[in-house]
Amino acid sequence: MARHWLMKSEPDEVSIDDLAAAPGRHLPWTGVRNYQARNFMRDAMRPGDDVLFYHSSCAEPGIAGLARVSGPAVPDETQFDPASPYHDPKSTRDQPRWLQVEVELVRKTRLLSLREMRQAPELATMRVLQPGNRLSITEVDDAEWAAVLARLER
DNA sequence: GCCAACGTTGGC
DNA sequence: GCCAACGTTGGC
Repeated sequence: MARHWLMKSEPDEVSIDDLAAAPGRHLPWTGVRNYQARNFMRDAMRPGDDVLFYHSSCAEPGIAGLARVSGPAVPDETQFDPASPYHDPKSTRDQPRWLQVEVELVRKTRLLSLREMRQAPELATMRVLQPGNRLSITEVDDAEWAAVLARLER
């Protein structure tokens, strides 16, 4: 039984259209530099899990598409690259600190805006909507997943 | 650009 | 282990 997740991405870096345009419509999910989010990828995420692709830090934040985890957690290559903004000098190949998974597009959806999400009582329990939440990967339970899909049809 | 909330770092 | 200082996130 696949779990469900919400994953934030800044569309200036990787948007739902970037995912759609990628070869094979999949991309490595690099740049996670938060231990809680990393641990989700390492311990709980599995290929086949469902993903809500969320645009953050942009003019219209919200859910922009559906995706799927398509590869296991492996070391994030950007941590070893001194030229990358995600370079981590404290990380070594022997003991990599940061992980990535692969994410593939299922389909682009209409934008379910953060504003609409906040107004939807059936979505009120979503972790991403809790005050002060900044976590870039959050769990979505079965009821929340179904409620998001239903609302996307409106 | 502002700023509240949160996570990380590092001195002690 | 505490906690102040600092850096980051992300909506507005």
